[in-house]
Formats: sequence, C-alpha cells, structure tokens
Amino acid sequence: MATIKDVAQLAGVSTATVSRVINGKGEAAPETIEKILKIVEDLNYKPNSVAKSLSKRESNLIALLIPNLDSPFFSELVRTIEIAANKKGYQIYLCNSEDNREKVEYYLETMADNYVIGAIINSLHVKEEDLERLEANGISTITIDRAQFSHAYSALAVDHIHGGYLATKHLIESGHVKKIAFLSGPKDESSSQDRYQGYLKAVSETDAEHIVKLYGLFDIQSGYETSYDYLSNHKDIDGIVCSNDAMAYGVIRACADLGIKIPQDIKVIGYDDTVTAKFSVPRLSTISQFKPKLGNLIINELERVRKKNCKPKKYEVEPELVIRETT
Amino acid sequence: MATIKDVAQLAGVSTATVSRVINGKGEAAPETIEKILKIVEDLNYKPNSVAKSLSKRESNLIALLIPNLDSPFFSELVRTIEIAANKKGYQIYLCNSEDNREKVEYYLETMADNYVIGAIINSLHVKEEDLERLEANGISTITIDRAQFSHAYSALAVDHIHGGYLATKHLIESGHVKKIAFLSGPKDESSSQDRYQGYLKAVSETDAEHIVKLYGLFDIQSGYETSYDYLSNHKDIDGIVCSNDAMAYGVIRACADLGIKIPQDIKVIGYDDTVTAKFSVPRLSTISQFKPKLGNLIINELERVRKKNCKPKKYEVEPELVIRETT
DNA sequence: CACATTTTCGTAATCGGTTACGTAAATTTA
DNA sequence: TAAATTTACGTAACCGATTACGAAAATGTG
Repeated sequence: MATIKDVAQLAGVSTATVSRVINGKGEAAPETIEKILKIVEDLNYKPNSVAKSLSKRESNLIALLIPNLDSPFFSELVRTIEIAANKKGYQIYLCNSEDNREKVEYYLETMADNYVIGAIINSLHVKEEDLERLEANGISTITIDRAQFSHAYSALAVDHIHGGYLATKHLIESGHVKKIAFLSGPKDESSSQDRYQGYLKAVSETDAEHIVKLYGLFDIQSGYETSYDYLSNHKDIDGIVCSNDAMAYGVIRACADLGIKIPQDIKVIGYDDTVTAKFSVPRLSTISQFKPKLGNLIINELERVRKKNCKPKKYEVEPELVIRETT
Repeated sequence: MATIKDVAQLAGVSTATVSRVINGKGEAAPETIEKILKIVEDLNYKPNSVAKSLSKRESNLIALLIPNLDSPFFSELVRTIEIAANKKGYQIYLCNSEDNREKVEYYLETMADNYVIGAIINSLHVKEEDLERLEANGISTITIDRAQFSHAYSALAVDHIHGGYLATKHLIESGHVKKIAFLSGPKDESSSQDRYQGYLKAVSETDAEHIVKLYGLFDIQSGYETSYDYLSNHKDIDGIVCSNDAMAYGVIRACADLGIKIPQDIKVIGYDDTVTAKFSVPRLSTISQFKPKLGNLIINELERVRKKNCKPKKYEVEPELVIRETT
C-alpha cells in the first residue's frame, strides 16, 4: 500500500503539498497538481482511513445502534440506512445491542474512541444523558422511533399515537368488530404505549369495547405464544391490534392452529408494513411508516447537525394505513 | 476523553510505561502498576481505538460482506456473527454489497485502509484474486456459502448438493409426488446450482419426473411472481423444491391466490430454515443449515488463520431436513 | 566491595495522515 | 525598480497510541 510519503517523494514535494492537493485545500501550481494526481493514479494511492481519522479526529463511520436484526423492521432499516450512508461515502459501524444495557454501554463507549461522526440510535436503553455524552464527544445523534422524542437532540419519530389510532379505527370499521384486544410489545417500550393510546382513543370513539391488553416481545414467537394462550381460553374477541408485524404473523399462525378464520372470525392488523406483509397468508393489513427515502433523510440530518450552530430538528413521519386481507 | 498522556503525567511516568502496564507487556514495579491502574480507573481512561489501530496497523474490526439484508437468512447470519465477534472484543464493519460488483470493490478497498483484521465474505462478485489481495494486506478471510469452496483460503460451506438431494427426496417421498419443479436463485449463483444437482440426483433415484426449472432472485417477491406465472398456465406439477425459504413463501402465497392447496395439490419445500418457517401458514418444510454456534466457528477460524503458519481450513456444515406442513 | 545481572522505565521513532505558520519566489502596484 | 502583495510550498508539530533500544537503579554473586 502506497502512503502519502511515497507520493510526495516521487513528486518531489512535501507530504503537506500532497495532502493539500488531494483535499483541494490551499493553493498549488497547476503543474504540481497535475504531477501529483498522475502519481496518485499510477500508485493507486488511497489515503489511509485510520491515519486520517486520527489526525482529523473524525472517521467516516456512522454508528447504527439497534436492538436486534431478527425483525424485518430493523433489517429493512439497516438496509436503507446503509445505502444512504454509502452514497455519501460513510460506512456503517453496526451496533447490535440485543436489547441489553451492557452491550449498549459497550457500544456507546467504542463509538467515541472509534471517532464515529454520528450515531443513529434506536434503543430502549439509551437515556438522554447518553446522548449528552455522545454530543460532548463530537458525535451527533439522531434517535429513531423507539426512544423518546422529547430530548434535546434530533429525532425521527413516527406518530405512534396516530398510527395506533388509524389501525384500530380501521380494524373496527372493517367489519362488525365489537370486542378487541391490543397486543403490545414489552412493557417498558414507549412506542407500544403510544400505539396503545391511539388504540384507546379509537375505541372510545366507537361502540367497540376494549377487552384485554396482551404483551409480547415484538417477535413472531411471542406473538404466537401469547395469542395462542389467550385465544385457546377465551372466545370473547373479534379483533386484535398488534404493535408490530412480526407479532401479527404469530397471531395469524395461532389462529390457523385454533381453527379461527381471519378475517371472518377475527380481524388482525399489524404495524410496520414489512416486506412479508404483502405475501403472508392471509396478507396482512398494517401501518406503513418507514420508506426508503428515510435513509437519506436520516443521513442528511446527521450531516446537518454536525455543522456547528445547526439546531437539532424533530421529524415526524406520518403513518399510513395499508389495507390488505386480515381486516 | 483522557489520553495516555494524561495518565502518564498523573502517574509521573512515561507513556511507554503506561502502555506497557495496560497491555501487560514487559516488566513494571508492582507499585507502579497499582498506581497506573488506579489512575486509569479514576480517569475512566480507555485507549483510543483509532490511534491503536494506526500504530499497530490492525484494528479490531471484522468486515462482514453480504449481498443484502432483506432475506432473513442474511440477517440471521449477521446476528449470529455479531454476537460471536462481540464476545471476543471485535466489532463489525458492515459491508452490504447489494449484489453489485462496484460496491463490492469499494468495500474491499476500504477494508484494507480501515485495517480490518479479517473479512467474512459472502458474495457472488468476489473472486479468488480479491481474496489474494486481502490476504496480502494482512486481512484473513473466510468465505461463506455462496462463494466457491475451492480457493486457497478458509471457507465454510454447506453441502448444497446433499441439501438439495435431501429436500427433493423428502418431497417426493412425502406423498404421491410425480412431477416436480425446481425454483432456482439467479443463474450465476453457485449454491443454487449445487442444490439443483442434488435435486436431479434425487429425481433420478425415484420415479418422479423433472418438469421445469424456474428462476427467481432469492426474494419473496420473485418467488411469488415466477411461481404465479408458471402455475397459472400449467397444472402439470405437484411439487416444488425452492432454493431458499424466502422464495418458498412467495410460492405459498401464489398457491393461495390460485386456489392450489398445499400440501394436498402441491408440495413445497424451502431451504435455510429461517425463523418464519415455523410460523408460516402452512408451516414450511425446509433444510436447516446455519445454527447459532456457527458464528463462533467463523470468528474462531478467523482468529486461527491470523496466526502465521496456520493453514486455511475448509468446513462443511451438514444440512438437515426439517419436516413441517408443506410436504 | 566490585562486578555481573536483572528489573524498571524513559527516550525517541513510528504508524500515515493534517494543518498552522512562515518564507522564498512570482507577480502586481506605484 | 523598489515595495507590496500574492502564490506555492516546505517545516514541523500534532493526533494517541506502540515499541525497539538503552540507561539507570536495584539486586545478586563471589
């Protein structure tokens, strides 16, 4: 691997000049520029990222902290962000927290000493003081979705209350739905609670009745288990609003096992509009929130906040209802 | 952020001593060690990874090059590897190639100048000479699955031929299956071709007949589209062997749309045993290959090969048949 | 006690870049 | 043509660690 010294030597100039030319900073004579660029080309010289990071005290890594990769929702998120970041020359430092505070802490620390320039954060376990610490270390942050919206930094959030409302209202109006249940994510998870608020609001506006709130872990298995347990002992509901698609797939499976027909006997709605929703049997009605262009929005916001004097912004994504076959 | 200089100054020693003590290299007086460690503790000093990488010319990043994150197969792979890497103090540099040679090249280059210590590679577009270049730059490699098995470096592969054989044999024997089709991934994709070999072998051993080979893109949508197109024009098959689970879900959906009953009218088998397979309607019979412990195996192999004089090894994972409801 | 060994630790170079500052040469201005 | 200004580029410090080498201090040996 050629270094800047090799280039400088061959060009008969100092490394400072080479650096300037490559980065287009300061002045240089046209012939010098040409000579250097030719040598760079010949040697296939690429500045070493690590050295660059050290001297500039910033890398081109963007940390992406997420709780897991199992759910399609997150893998789709990672994908859209990776593509957007890549287009701008950033790379992704993947931080998979497994929803575990220790791993979150580990990653928050390594972010700083890897000189990542920004962090995209989706985690129950990140508190405002963690964001403060990151910003103090020059790492701009943007939280997505699950973390609170009310901290002092940039955030992108879906209006979960409205989403929950939309889902529930539609579910109720899609048939003779009178008695409904809400299948929530973990108790300490705020987006689920918000969706639940919207759910309650919709219930109060109609003559439907809220029967029970169930809890899952946002994965297909827990969706299956909790709904199977409940439905095999109770026949009192005809609609279930799920806090994400993965759990809804579990519900669909549980109903199939129990001989409950969707949407005739019971209607189901998910949340996220993951790719599978279009192809499940039956196809899942759901709430769509993230679209590919959000990757760009997130990366752009991170770049924007990095410039001093740029105030953090809050973004809200309007959830949209996607009607398919389960309602 | 405290640096090694701060620690050295407070302890009244040189940075060299601090470095030695922290890394447990060379000798140091017990009191000196104690004093330094105390200050490290007090200051919450963490060595800067970037500086460390530069001076040692190696980071603790492991590159993970995969074609996409859409398919659960890859997101599960990323997850198991992230967990294994993390346990050993490595971090993941995520390289999502979108199955695109340009992005592959971009990432191969950035690997070297990020001083990643190893690369886990799954890509159609990586050739043996790319592996050579990586190794020449001190990056040990292990290819997984889709890339050829025959290069000079470490590799982990599933015996796709045997897997295809197992799947097909079971499909045929699970009912009165006489006329079957193979739903392949992209034409240039070797694992699919291997599975197809196994498929043909199984066909030849039974009285079933191979009718058609269809091509998809390994995703649910293409699985749906190709099978829908074929099945709406032909009623001549009663079994489909799919080259991965995602496409099998597409087939299931297509059959539902066409009023074809699974497994009564047609039997379907997938490949990968993704989490959803247990919960789809109907539950998908499939071939299981990667288990969580493979993450550890991969990371260990990467560590092993790094030591000079350690010859690359080839690993084969035995595919296993998982019988569910589609056969 | 003189000498050999060992222990402990500091000096300084290095990894591969960036950049503030200064200076010599080229150009402009009067 | 001398002074002022601008252009082009080099010197050297720096980012935050690691490490080869050597020297001083401590310890052991006869």
